Amino acid sequence: MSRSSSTKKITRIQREKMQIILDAALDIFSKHGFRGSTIDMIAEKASLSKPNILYYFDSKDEIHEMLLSNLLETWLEPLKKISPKGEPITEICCYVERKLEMARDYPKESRLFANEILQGAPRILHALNGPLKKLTDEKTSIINTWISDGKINSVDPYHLIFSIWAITQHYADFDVQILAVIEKKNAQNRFDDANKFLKELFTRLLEPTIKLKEPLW
Amino acid sequence: MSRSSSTKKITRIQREKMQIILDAALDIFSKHGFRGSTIDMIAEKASLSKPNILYYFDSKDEIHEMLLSNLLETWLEPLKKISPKGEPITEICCYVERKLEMARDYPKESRLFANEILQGAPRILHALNGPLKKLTDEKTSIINTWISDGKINSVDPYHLIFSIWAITQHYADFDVQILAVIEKKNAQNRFDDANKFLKELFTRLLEPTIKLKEPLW
DNA sequence: GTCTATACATTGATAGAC
DNA sequence: GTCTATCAATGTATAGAC
Repeated sequence: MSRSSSTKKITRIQREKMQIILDAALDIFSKHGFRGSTIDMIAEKASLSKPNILYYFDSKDEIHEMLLSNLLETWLEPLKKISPKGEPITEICCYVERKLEMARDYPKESRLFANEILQGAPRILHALNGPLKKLTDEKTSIINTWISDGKINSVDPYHLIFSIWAITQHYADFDVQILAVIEKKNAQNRFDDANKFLKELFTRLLEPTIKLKEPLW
Repeated sequence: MSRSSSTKKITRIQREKMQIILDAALDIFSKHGFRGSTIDMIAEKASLSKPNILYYFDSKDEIHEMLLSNLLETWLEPLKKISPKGEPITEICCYVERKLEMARDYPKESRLFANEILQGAPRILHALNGPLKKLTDEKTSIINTWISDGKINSVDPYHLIFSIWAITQHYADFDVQILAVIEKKNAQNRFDDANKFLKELFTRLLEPTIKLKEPLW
Protein backbone atom coordinates (compact mmCIF):
# COMPACT_ATOMS: atom_id res chain seq x y z
CA MET A 1 0.00 0.00 0.00
CA SER A 2 1.53 3.26 -1.06
CA ARG A 3 1.90 6.40 0.95
CA SER A 4 -1.04 8.12 -0.66
CA SER A 5 -3.57 5.54 0.45
CA SER A 6 -2.59 5.85 4.08
CA THR A 7 -4.47 8.18 6.33
CA LYS A 8 -1.58 8.31 8.80
CA LYS A 9 0.21 11.60 9.16
CA ILE A 10 2.52 12.66 6.38
CA THR A 11 5.98 13.97 7.14
CA ARG A 12 7.36 17.24 5.83
CA ILE A 13 9.76 15.41 3.55
CA GLN A 14 6.92 13.39 2.06
CA ARG A 15 4.81 16.45 1.53
CA GLU A 16 7.69 18.13 -0.27
CA LYS A 17 8.21 15.16 -2.58
CA MET A 18 4.52 15.05 -3.38
CA GLN A 19 4.63 18.74 -4.14
CA ILE A 20 7.54 18.23 -6.53
CA ILE A 21 5.54 15.55 -8.31
CA LEU A 22 2.42 17.71 -8.46
CA ASP A 23 4.42 20.62 -9.88
CA ALA A 24 5.88 18.42 -12.59
CA ALA A 25 2.51 16.84 -13.29
CA LEU A 26 0.87 20.25 -13.64
CA ASP A 27 3.48 21.14 -16.21
CA ILE A 28 2.79 18.01 -18.27
CA PHE A 29 -0.98 17.69 -17.88
CA SER A 30 -1.55 21.37 -18.68
CA LYS A 31 0.30 20.99 -21.95
CA HIS A 32 -0.82 17.57 -23.20
CA GLY A 33 -4.11 16.91 -21.45
CA PHE A 34 -4.74 13.80 -19.37
CA ARG A 35 -4.54 11.13 -22.04
CA GLY A 36 -1.67 12.85 -23.81
CA SER A 37 0.50 12.84 -20.71
CA THR A 38 2.55 9.89 -19.45
CA ILE A 39 4.01 9.09 -16.06
CA ASP A 40 7.38 8.93 -17.77
CA MET A 41 7.11 12.56 -18.79
CA ILE A 42 6.17 13.55 -15.25
CA ALA A 43 8.98 11.44 -13.81
CA GLU A 44 11.57 13.05 -16.05
CA LYS A 45 10.28 16.53 -15.24
CA ALA A 46 10.41 15.77 -11.53
CA SER A 47 13.79 14.03 -11.82
CA LEU A 48 12.40 10.90 -10.23
CA SER A 49 11.89 7.35 -11.39
CA LYS A 50 8.52 6.17 -12.60
CA PRO A 51 7.98 3.66 -9.75
CA ASN A 52 8.92 6.37 -7.30
CA ILE A 53 6.09 8.54 -8.60
CA LEU A 54 3.74 5.61 -8.10
CA TYR A 55 4.97 5.17 -4.56
CA TYR A 56 3.54 8.56 -3.61
CA PHE A 57 0.41 8.37 -5.75
CA ASP A 58 -1.60 5.25 -6.47
CA SER A 59 -2.14 6.08 -10.11
CA LYS A 60 -1.80 8.65 -12.85
CA ASP A 61 -5.46 9.37 -12.35
CA GLU A 62 -4.96 10.22 -8.69
CA ILE A 63 -2.32 12.84 -9.48
CA HIS A 64 -4.61 14.46 -12.02
CA GLU A 65 -7.56 14.34 -9.65
CA MET A 66 -5.59 16.12 -6.93
CA LEU A 67 -4.44 18.87 -9.30
CA LEU A 68 -8.01 19.51 -10.41
CA SER A 69 -9.49 19.65 -6.94
CA ASN A 70 -6.74 22.03 -5.79
CA LEU A 71 -7.48 24.16 -8.84
CA LEU A 72 -11.22 24.54 -8.41
CA GLU A 73 -10.94 26.28 -5.06
CA THR A 74 -8.52 28.94 -6.26
CA TRP A 75 -10.28 29.33 -9.58
CA LEU A 76 -13.56 30.51 -8.05
CA GLU A 77 -11.86 32.78 -5.52
CA PRO A 78 -11.71 36.02 -7.58
CA LEU A 79 -15.39 35.88 -8.50
CA LYS A 80 -16.37 35.44 -4.85
CA LYS A 81 -14.83 38.79 -4.01
CA ILE A 82 -17.27 40.82 -6.09
CA SER A 83 -19.19 42.74 -3.46
CA PRO A 84 -22.65 44.32 -3.80
CA LYS A 85 -21.48 47.10 -1.48
CA GLY A 86 -18.62 48.37 -3.65
CA GLU A 87 -18.78 50.86 -6.50
CA PRO A 88 -20.01 48.73 -9.44
CA ILE A 89 -17.50 49.63 -12.12
CA THR A 90 -14.64 49.40 -9.65
CA GLU A 91 -15.83 45.98 -8.56
CA ILE A 92 -15.95 44.72 -12.15
CA CYS A 93 -12.60 46.20 -13.11
CA CYS A 94 -10.95 44.77 -9.98
CA TYR A 95 -12.38 41.39 -10.85
CA VAL A 96 -10.91 41.65 -14.34
CA GLU A 97 -7.58 42.66 -12.85
CA ARG A 98 -7.53 39.75 -10.42
CA LYS A 99 -8.38 37.28 -13.19
CA LEU A 100 -5.69 38.77 -15.39
CA GLU A 101 -3.16 38.44 -12.59
CA MET A 102 -4.08 34.78 -12.27
CA ALA A 103 -3.58 34.28 -15.99
CA ARG A 104 -0.16 35.90 -15.65
CA ASP A 105 0.90 34.12 -12.46
CA TYR A 106 -0.76 30.74 -12.92
CA PRO A 107 -0.81 30.04 -16.65
CA LYS A 108 -0.37 26.29 -16.17
CA GLU A 109 -3.40 26.09 -13.91
CA SER A 110 -5.34 28.01 -16.52
CA ARG A 111 -4.33 25.56 -19.25
CA LEU A 112 -5.12 22.56 -17.06
CA PHE A 113 -8.60 23.95 -16.65
CA ALA A 114 -8.88 24.69 -20.37
CA ASN A 115 -7.87 21.15 -21.26
CA GLU A 116 -10.46 19.72 -18.92
CA ILE A 117 -13.22 21.89 -20.37
CA LEU A 118 -12.18 21.16 -23.96
CA GLN A 119 -12.57 17.47 -23.27
CA GLY A 120 -16.11 18.07 -22.08
CA ALA A 121 -15.24 18.52 -18.39
CA PRO A 122 -15.66 14.79 -17.62
CA ARG A 123 -14.13 15.14 -14.16
CA ILE A 124 -15.49 18.51 -13.02
CA LEU A 125 -18.89 18.78 -14.67
CA HIS A 126 -20.51 18.37 -11.26
CA ALA A 127 -18.55 21.38 -9.97
CA LEU A 128 -19.63 23.46 -12.96
CA ASN A 129 -23.28 22.55 -12.48
CA GLY A 130 -23.02 23.01 -8.73
CA PRO A 131 -20.69 25.56 -7.10
CA LEU A 132 -19.84 27.47 -10.28
CA LYS A 133 -23.44 27.90 -11.37
CA LYS A 134 -24.51 28.87 -7.86
CA LEU A 135 -21.76 31.47 -7.51
CA THR A 136 -22.36 32.88 -10.98
CA ASP A 137 -26.08 33.22 -10.31
CA GLU A 138 -25.32 35.14 -7.13
CA LYS A 139 -23.07 37.59 -8.93
CA THR A 140 -25.34 38.14 -11.93
CA SER A 141 -27.99 38.91 -9.38
CA ILE A 142 -25.78 41.65 -7.91
CA ILE A 143 -25.13 43.05 -11.38
CA ASN A 144 -28.85 43.08 -12.11
CA THR A 145 -29.44 45.06 -8.92
CA TRP A 146 -26.85 47.61 -10.04
CA ILE A 147 -28.67 47.87 -13.36
CA SER A 148 -32.05 48.35 -11.67
CA ASP A 149 -30.54 51.06 -9.51
CA GLY A 150 -29.27 52.85 -12.60
CA LYS A 151 -25.67 52.57 -11.43
CA ILE A 152 -24.52 50.86 -14.62
CA ASN A 153 -25.90 50.39 -18.11
CA SER A 154 -28.25 47.56 -18.86
CA VAL A 155 -26.26 44.57 -20.14
CA ASP A 156 -26.66 40.81 -20.04
CA PRO A 157 -24.78 39.92 -16.82
CA TYR A 158 -24.04 36.35 -17.88
CA HIS A 159 -22.39 37.37 -21.12
CA LEU A 160 -20.52 40.09 -19.26
CA ILE A 161 -19.01 37.44 -17.02
CA PHE A 162 -18.38 35.08 -19.94
CA SER A 163 -16.47 37.79 -21.76
CA ILE A 164 -14.30 38.40 -18.69
CA TRP A 165 -13.59 34.70 -18.35
CA ALA A 166 -12.86 34.43 -22.05
CA ILE A 167 -10.42 37.30 -22.34
CA THR A 168 -8.47 36.69 -19.17
CA GLN A 169 -8.15 32.95 -19.89
CA HIS A 170 -6.99 33.82 -23.39
CA TYR A 171 -3.90 35.63 -22.14
CA ALA A 172 -2.77 32.42 -20.45
CA ASP A 173 -4.07 29.70 -22.77
CA PHE A 174 -3.24 31.36 -26.10
CA ASP A 175 -0.04 33.04 -24.95
CA VAL A 176 2.00 31.44 -27.71
CA GLN A 177 -0.31 32.97 -30.32
CA ILE A 178 -0.15 36.39 -28.67
CA LEU A 179 3.64 36.26 -28.54
CA ALA A 180 3.72 35.30 -32.21
CA VAL A 181 1.68 38.34 -33.17
CA ILE A 182 2.95 41.22 -31.02
CA GLU A 183 6.39 42.78 -31.36
CA LYS A 184 9.05 41.47 -29.01
CA LYS A 185 9.56 44.88 -27.44
CA ASN A 186 5.90 44.95 -26.40
CA ALA A 187 5.83 41.38 -25.13
CA GLN A 188 7.16 42.32 -21.71
CA ASN A 189 4.23 44.64 -21.06
CA ARG A 190 1.46 42.54 -22.51
CA PHE A 191 -0.36 42.01 -19.23
CA ASP A 192 -0.18 45.68 -18.27
CA ASP A 193 -1.37 46.69 -21.73
CA ALA A 194 -4.16 44.15 -21.52
CA ASN A 195 -5.24 45.46 -18.13
CA LYS A 196 -5.34 49.02 -19.40
CA PHE A 197 -7.33 47.99 -22.47
CA LEU A 198 -9.80 45.91 -20.49
CA LYS A 199 -10.33 48.64 -17.92
CA GLU A 200 -11.35 50.98 -20.73
CA LEU A 201 -13.41 48.29 -22.45
CA PHE A 202 -15.58 47.49 -19.46
CA THR A 203 -15.75 51.02 -18.09
CA ARG A 204 -17.10 52.31 -21.39
CA LEU A 205 -19.58 49.46 -21.54
CA LEU A 206 -20.91 49.99 -18.06
CA GLU A 207 -20.70 53.67 -17.19
CA PRO A 208 -24.15 55.25 -17.48
CA THR A 209 -24.46 57.57 -20.44
CA ILE A 210 -27.05 60.11 -21.38
CA LYS A 211 -28.75 59.05 -24.56
CA LEU A 212 -28.99 62.15 -26.77
CA LYS A 213 -31.38 62.27 -29.67
CA GLU A 214 -29.14 64.77 -31.41
CA PRO A 215 -25.38 65.08 -31.18
CA LEU A 216 -24.09 68.02 -29.18
CA TRP A 217 -22.32 69.81 -31.99
CA MET B 1 2.11 2.18 -50.93
CA SER B 2 -1.20 3.49 -49.74
CA ARG B 3 -3.70 5.61 -51.57
CA SER B 4 -2.65 8.83 -49.83
CA SER B 5 0.93 8.70 -51.05
CA SER B 6 -0.09 8.40 -54.65
CA THR B 7 -0.27 11.43 -56.85
CA LYS B 8 -2.58 9.67 -59.30
CA LYS B 9 -6.11 10.94 -59.54
CA ILE B 10 -8.44 10.09 -56.71
CA THR B 11 -11.92 8.81 -57.44
CA ARG B 12 -15.08 10.29 -56.01
CA ILE B 13 -15.62 7.23 -53.82
CA GLN B 14 -12.13 7.53 -52.41
CA ARG B 15 -12.56 11.20 -51.70
CA GLU B 16 -15.79 10.47 -49.87
CA LYS B 17 -14.17 7.79 -47.72
CA MET B 18 -11.32 10.14 -46.87
CA GLN B 19 -13.84 12.79 -45.92
CA ILE B 20 -15.62 10.39 -43.60
CA ILE B 21 -12.30 9.63 -41.93
CA LEU B 22 -11.42 13.31 -41.63
CA ASP B 23 -14.80 14.10 -40.09
CA ALA B 24 -14.37 11.37 -37.52
CA ALA B 25 -10.80 12.41 -36.84
CA LEU B 26 -11.82 16.02 -36.31
CA ASP B 27 -14.31 14.84 -33.73
CA ILE B 28 -11.68 12.88 -31.83
CA PHE B 29 -8.65 15.16 -32.17
CA SER B 30 -10.66 18.24 -31.18
CA LYS B 31 -11.69 16.60 -27.96
CA HIS B 32 -8.58 14.74 -26.86
CA GLY B 33 -5.70 16.48 -28.60
CA PHE B 34 -3.22 14.68 -30.81
CA ARG B 35 -1.54 12.45 -28.28
CA GLY B 36 -4.78 11.74 -26.47
CA SER B 37 -6.47 10.43 -29.59
CA THR B 38 -6.09 6.94 -31.02
CA ILE B 39 -6.68 5.52 -34.46
CA ASP B 40 -9.05 3.05 -32.84
CA MET B 41 -11.25 5.90 -31.62
CA ILE B 42 -11.29 7.43 -35.08
CA ALA B 43 -12.02 4.05 -36.66
CA GLU B 44 -14.97 3.43 -34.39
CA LYS B 45 -16.34 6.92 -35.00
CA ALA B 46 -16.01 6.41 -38.76
CA SER B 47 -17.39 2.86 -38.58
CA LEU B 48 -14.28 1.53 -40.29
CA SER B 49 -11.51 -0.83 -39.26
CA LYS B 50 -8.16 0.48 -38.11
CA PRO B 51 -6.19 -0.94 -41.05
CA ASN B 52 -8.75 0.56 -43.38
CA ILE B 53 -8.06 4.01 -41.97
CA LEU B 54 -4.37 3.41 -42.57
CA TYR B 55 -5.08 2.41 -46.13
CA TYR B 56 -6.25 5.93 -46.91
CA PHE B 57 -3.75 7.77 -44.73
CA ASP B 58 -0.15 6.76 -44.13
CA SER B 59 -0.23 7.58 -40.47
CA LYS B 60 -2.13 9.16 -37.60
CA ASP B 61 0.13 12.16 -38.03
CA GLU B 62 -0.90 12.61 -41.66
CA ILE B 63 -4.60 12.79 -40.78
CA HIS B 64 -3.92 15.40 -38.13
CA GLU B 65 -1.69 17.38 -40.45
CA MET B 66 -4.39 17.52 -43.12
CA LEU B 67 -7.02 18.71 -40.65
CA LEU B 68 -4.75 21.50 -39.44
CA SER B 69 -3.81 22.75 -42.88
CA ASN B 70 -7.46 22.74 -43.95
CA LEU B 71 -8.26 24.70 -40.81
CA LEU B 72 -5.73 27.49 -41.17
CA GLU B 73 -7.16 28.77 -44.42
CA THR B 74 -10.70 29.09 -43.15
CA TRP B 75 -9.59 30.40 -39.78
CA LEU B 76 -7.94 33.52 -41.18
CA GLU B 77 -10.76 34.21 -43.62
CA PRO B 78 -12.98 36.46 -41.43
CA LEU B 79 -10.09 38.73 -40.45
CA LYS B 80 -9.14 39.22 -44.09
CA LYS B 81 -12.51 40.77 -44.81
CA ILE B 82 -11.97 43.81 -42.58
CA SER B 83 -11.85 46.65 -45.08
CA PRO B 84 -10.27 50.09 -44.62
CA LYS B 85 -13.05 51.52 -46.80
CA GLY B 86 -15.96 50.46 -44.63
CA GLU B 87 -17.46 52.29 -41.67
CA PRO B 88 -15.08 51.40 -38.82
CA ILE B 89 -17.51 50.29 -36.13
CA THR B 90 -19.55 48.33 -38.65
CA GLU B 91 -16.41 46.60 -39.89
CA ILE B 92 -15.42 45.56 -36.36
CA CYS B 93 -18.90 44.41 -35.39
CA CYS B 94 -19.25 42.40 -38.62
CA TYR B 95 -15.93 40.77 -37.89
CA VAL B 96 -17.15 39.84 -34.42
CA GLU B 97 -20.34 38.47 -35.91
CA ARG B 98 -18.48 36.35 -38.48
CA LYS B 99 -16.18 34.94 -35.83
CA LEU B 100 -19.13 34.16 -33.60
CA GLU B 101 -20.87 32.37 -36.45
CA MET B 102 -17.78 30.25 -36.94
CA ALA B 103 -17.73 29.38 -33.25
CA ARG B 104 -21.37 28.33 -33.58
CA ASP B 105 -21.06 26.46 -36.88
CA TYR B 106 -17.56 24.99 -36.53
CA PRO B 107 -17.00 24.33 -32.83
CA LYS B 108 -14.86 21.26 -33.49
CA GLU B 109 -12.49 23.21 -35.70
CA SER B 110 -12.26 25.81 -32.98
CA ARG B 111 -11.35 23.20 -30.41
CA LEU B 112 -8.83 21.57 -32.71
CA PHE B 113 -7.13 24.94 -32.99
CA ALA B 114 -7.35 25.50 -29.23
CA ASN B 115 -5.76 22.14 -28.53
CA GLU B 116 -2.90 22.90 -30.89
CA ILE B 117 -2.25 26.29 -29.29
CA LEU B 118 -2.49 24.90 -25.75
CA GLN B 119 0.24 22.41 -26.61
CA GLY B 120 2.47 25.24 -27.72
CA ALA B 121 1.46 25.20 -31.40
CA PRO B 122 4.23 22.71 -32.34
CA ARG B 123 2.77 22.13 -35.80
CA ILE B 124 1.54 25.60 -36.75
CA LEU B 125 3.95 27.97 -35.04
CA HIS B 126 5.36 28.89 -38.44
CA ALA B 127 1.89 29.90 -39.60
CA LEU B 128 1.37 32.04 -36.51
CA ASN B 129 4.71 33.79 -36.97
CA GLY B 130 4.14 34.15 -40.70
CA PRO B 131 0.69 34.58 -42.26
CA LEU B 132 -1.17 35.30 -39.01
CA LYS B 133 1.28 37.96 -37.82
CA LYS B 134 1.38 39.58 -41.26
CA LEU B 135 -2.39 39.71 -41.55
CA THR B 136 -2.83 41.00 -38.01
CA ASP B 137 -0.28 43.74 -38.59
CA GLU B 138 -2.18 44.83 -41.69
CA LYS B 139 -5.45 45.09 -39.81
CA THR B 140 -4.04 46.84 -36.75
CA SER B 141 -2.61 49.32 -39.21
CA ILE B 142 -6.09 49.97 -40.59
CA ILE B 143 -7.44 50.42 -37.07
CA ASN B 144 -4.66 52.88 -36.26
CA THR B 145 -5.60 54.90 -39.33
CA TRP B 146 -9.20 55.04 -38.15
CA ILE B 147 -7.92 56.29 -34.78
CA SER B 148 -5.74 58.96 -36.39
CA ASP B 149 -8.71 60.10 -38.45
CA GLY B 150 -10.78 60.44 -35.29
CA LYS B 151 -13.31 57.91 -36.54
CA ILE B 152 -13.00 55.71 -33.46
CA ASN B 153 -11.58 56.11 -29.97
CA SER B 154 -7.92 55.51 -29.32
CA VAL B 155 -7.44 51.90 -28.22
CA ASP B 156 -4.66 49.34 -28.50
CA PRO B 157 -5.55 47.60 -31.78
CA TYR B 158 -3.73 44.38 -30.90
CA HIS B 159 -5.58 43.91 -27.65
CA LEU B 160 -8.81 44.79 -29.40
CA ILE B 161 -8.24 41.91 -31.79
CA PHE B 162 -7.09 39.58 -29.00
CA SER B 163 -10.29 40.27 -27.10
CA ILE B 164 -12.37 39.44 -30.17
CA TRP B 165 -10.47 36.20 -30.71
CA ALA B 166 -10.78 35.35 -27.04
CA ILE B 167 -14.50 35.88 -26.65
CA THR B 168 -15.61 34.27 -29.89
CA GLN B 169 -13.37 31.22 -29.35
CA HIS B 170 -14.75 30.94 -25.83
CA TYR B 171 -18.28 30.32 -27.05
CA ALA B 172 -17.04 27.24 -28.90
CA ASP B 173 -14.23 25.95 -26.68
CA PHE B 174 -15.90 26.49 -23.31
CA ASP B 175 -19.43 25.69 -24.43
CA VAL B 176 -19.86 23.01 -21.79
CA GLN B 177 -19.08 25.57 -19.07
CA ILE B 178 -21.50 28.09 -20.56
CA LEU B 179 -24.25 25.49 -20.75
CA ALA B 180 -23.62 24.56 -17.14
CA VAL B 181 -24.07 28.15 -16.01
CA ILE B 182 -26.97 29.56 -18.04
CA GLU B 183 -30.56 28.45 -17.68
CA LYS B 184 -31.76 25.84 -20.16
CA LYS B 185 -34.40 28.13 -21.56
CA ASN B 186 -31.70 30.65 -22.52
CA ALA B 187 -29.31 28.07 -23.97
CA GLN B 188 -31.00 28.06 -27.34
CA ASN B 189 -30.36 31.76 -27.85
CA ARG B 190 -26.86 31.95 -26.45
CA PHE B 191 -25.20 32.91 -29.71
CA ASP B 192 -27.77 35.58 -30.50
CA ASP B 193 -27.49 36.96 -26.97
CA ALA B 194 -23.71 36.91 -27.26
CA ASN B 195 -23.83 38.77 -30.55
CA LYS B 196 -26.08 41.43 -29.11
CA PHE B 197 -23.87 41.82 -26.05
CA LEU B 198 -20.67 42.00 -28.09
CA LYS B 199 -22.12 44.53 -30.50
CA GLU B 200 -22.84 46.81 -27.60
CA LEU B 201 -19.50 46.08 -25.95
CA PHE B 202 -17.40 47.06 -28.94
CA THR B 203 -19.63 49.88 -30.13
CA ARG B 204 -19.40 51.57 -26.75
CA LEU B 205 -15.66 51.07 -26.69
CA LEU B 206 -15.06 52.52 -30.12
CA GLU B 207 -17.67 55.19 -30.79
CA PRO B 208 -16.08 58.61 -30.39
CA THR B 209 -17.23 60.45 -27.31
CA ILE B 210 -16.77 64.02 -26.22
CA LYS B 211 -14.68 64.18 -23.12
CA LEU B 212 -16.37 66.64 -20.77
CA LYS B 213 -14.53 68.21 -17.88
CA GLU B 214 -17.80 68.62 -16.06
CA PRO B 215 -20.88 66.47 -16.30
CA LEU B 216 -23.80 67.92 -18.18
CA TRP B 217 -26.19 68.09 -15.27
C1' DG C 1 12.23 5.08 0.05
C1' DT C 2 14.23 4.15 -4.25
C1' DC C 3 15.72 1.31 -7.74
C1' DT C 4 15.70 -2.66 -11.56
C1' DA C 5 12.99 -5.91 -13.64
C1' DT C 6 8.88 -7.21 -15.38
C1' DA C 7 3.83 -8.23 -16.07
C1' DC C 8 0.11 -6.76 -18.74
C1' DA C 9 -2.62 -3.59 -21.75
C1' DT C 10 -2.80 -0.29 -25.39
C1' DT C 11 -1.45 1.60 -29.60
C1' DG C 12 0.67 2.68 -34.31
C1' DA C 13 1.59 0.33 -38.15
C1' DT C 14 2.32 -3.81 -41.36
C1' DA C 15 1.58 -8.53 -43.59
C1' DG C 16 -1.10 -11.25 -46.05
C1' DA C 17 -5.63 -13.73 -46.89
C1' DC C 18 -9.80 -12.85 -49.33
C1' DG D 1 -10.46 -2.39 -50.69
C1' DT D 2 -11.28 -4.55 -46.46
C1' DC D 3 -10.46 -7.83 -43.10
C1' DT D 4 -7.83 -10.88 -39.38
C1' DA D 5 -3.60 -11.57 -37.33
C1' DT D 6 0.40 -9.84 -35.62
C1' DC D 7 4.63 -7.10 -34.39
C1' DA D 8 7.25 -3.55 -32.08
C1' DA D 9 6.96 0.19 -29.16
C1' DT D 10 5.03 2.50 -25.49
C1' DG D 11 2.61 2.96 -21.19
C1' DT D 12 0.45 1.78 -16.46
C1' DA D 13 1.30 -0.51 -12.65
C1' DT D 14 3.47 -4.07 -9.55
C1' DA D 15 7.17 -7.24 -7.48
C1' DG D 16 10.95 -7.58 -5.09
C1' DA D 17 16.01 -6.49 -4.24
C1' DC D 18 18.61 -3.15 -1.68
